[in-house]
Amino acid sequence: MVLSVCFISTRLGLSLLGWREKIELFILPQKTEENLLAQLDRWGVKKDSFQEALPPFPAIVETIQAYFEGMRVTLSYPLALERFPLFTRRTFDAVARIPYGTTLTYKDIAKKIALPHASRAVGRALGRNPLPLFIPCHRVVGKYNLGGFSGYGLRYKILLLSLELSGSCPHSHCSL
DNA sequence: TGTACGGCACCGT
DNA sequence: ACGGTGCCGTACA
Repeated sequence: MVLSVCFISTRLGLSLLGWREKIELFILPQKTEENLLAQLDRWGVKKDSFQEALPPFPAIVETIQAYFEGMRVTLSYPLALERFPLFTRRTFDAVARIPYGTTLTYKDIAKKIALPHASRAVGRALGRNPLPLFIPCHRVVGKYNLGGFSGYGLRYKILLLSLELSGSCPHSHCSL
């Protein structure tokens, strides 16, 4: 079964939602279609392995758009995470509970899943998160610094955090 | 005292 | 072996 996708135009650019039964992939907004395709490639999605379709849930597109307008929205939708190992799922689960506009450290997450010394493994797991926003890994920071966001670049993490904190994105025209 | 940096332990994939 | 880390010791000011 091919991946169904829909493109979503947001204030920060073009993003993409991918699903089969449940939501599998979300690409953060990109300024150009070319960049979006590059991100798709990063997740191993080839050109002919997806088909465009109508959004899988009512209002999901509007909710995502509202997020990038600075609205305090909640994204609770069924996510396809079965393919991940248990530790990774537990990590995702703990991260999904972090409220909008707040942050926890990698260590905090490790403690929450009862493996207080696994903070580094938490970071590694989050590096594989295919569902930013739905699993808000940008809300997980290092104890002494912001930590990483290698897939989209640290600037993007800063952008999302400032969007949630101030309700606006100060440098949205130049931050990506 | 404060802080900046290096080294190493930790832990799942 | 490799990280989106944390912590402690040491070296300066």
